[in-house]
Amino acid sequence: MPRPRSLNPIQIASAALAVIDEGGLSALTMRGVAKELNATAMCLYRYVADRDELEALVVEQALAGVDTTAPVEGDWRDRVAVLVRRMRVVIGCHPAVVPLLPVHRHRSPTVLRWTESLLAVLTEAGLDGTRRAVALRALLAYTVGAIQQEHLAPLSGGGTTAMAALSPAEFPHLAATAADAGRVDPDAEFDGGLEILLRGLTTD
Amino acid sequence: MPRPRSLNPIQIASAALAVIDEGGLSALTMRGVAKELNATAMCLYRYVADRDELEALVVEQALAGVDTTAPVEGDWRDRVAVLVRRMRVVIGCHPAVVPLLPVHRHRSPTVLRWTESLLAVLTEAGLDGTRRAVALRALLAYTVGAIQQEHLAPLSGGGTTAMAALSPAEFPHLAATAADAGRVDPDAEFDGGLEILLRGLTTD
DNA sequence: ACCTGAACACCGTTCAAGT
DNA sequence: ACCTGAACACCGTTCAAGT
Repeated sequence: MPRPRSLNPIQIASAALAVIDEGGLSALTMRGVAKELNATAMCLYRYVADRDELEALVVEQALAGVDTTAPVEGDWRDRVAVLVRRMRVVIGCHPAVVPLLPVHRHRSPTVLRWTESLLAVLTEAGLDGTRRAVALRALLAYTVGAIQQEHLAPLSGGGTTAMAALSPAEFPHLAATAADAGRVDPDAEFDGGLEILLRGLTTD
Repeated sequence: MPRPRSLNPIQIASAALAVIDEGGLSALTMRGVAKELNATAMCLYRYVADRDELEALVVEQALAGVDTTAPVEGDWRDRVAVLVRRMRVVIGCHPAVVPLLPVHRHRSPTVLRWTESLLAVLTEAGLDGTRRAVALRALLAYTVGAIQQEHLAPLSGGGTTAMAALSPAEFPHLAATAADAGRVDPDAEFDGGLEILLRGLTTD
């Protein structure tokens, strides 16, 4: 007689996200997630093949709230910016997931839908073929790189302070820039870089 | 009577880089590096505080070969591109180090010197203050993001092939772009994105 | 059919003991 | 002063045993 399953993938994904949000990436272990579910570690293997699949589940769960529909108002640059900012805001709610992003984003349905919308806007803007592919990859590289940088090396964090303390004799520009950087807030930094990229993305 | 040390930090960094180059990131363990040196794991703690410091050592060792002097020929955009490409080429020789890069780059003397040169070029180009800081951060975000993307999700790798196999009904642009992307080589992709960014980086 | 407990082969790290 | 072996508290994962 088939015994009913006591869990489902959504419960596991939610529990895993709760664990990583609460205790950071190092808290994300099979045993830790199982405990959150009042189950044993081995029981999880009925639902995921291995730790890798658990991580992919967490990434998708963290990103699930992103509105992936293409904006219709504004010029194409604004519409790209809106999509990119939506992704950044949601990831900002789950900073511990950031290191998992580059590794697992390709398997996330949310990322796929979001990318499809991004490409729709780029296509309407007049891009196609190789140029559209390169533009997409540049936008992805900047988005993931900037989000990562923001959480692993924030402008206003210890890294920049350490930089500002560098010998001004050996690193004059670095010392000066660290001081300037301390006055830029994360939103302005992200949007500023995105603006540079979009300005360079010509369609003629 | 002081017993002479049997190792030094450079030997440890070299051994650790050899281990990671050979066996990938998962092979980088205290025991694994010790074995490469014919020593015990605990002995390493005489030279590094913990695993984190060992990782920082590996990153610096991998990057040590980067020529960090600012180029003098060409316009400022070309000079920035030369610096960025130098970093990418050296990292390309140690792909397993890529995941460690975002976490440890701030502690690398090579990265600091390289950044100082990058800032020197941006300053000569007429950038300063907040705009220079934002430009630097955008270049860093793109560089690290694109290198990471290249090694974790190469255009010509499995990810793109999987994307190309997506339902063309649900993901029409994604399917088309995946096909286009397969025809772009990694150098052209990286340089193409960098070119977009530099074009948008105006100095007026 | 699903869940469990014990076990295996690893980790990083501590600490008392050797030379 | 430096290195070592044993030990501790973890990992992910396998597998036979329970219900």
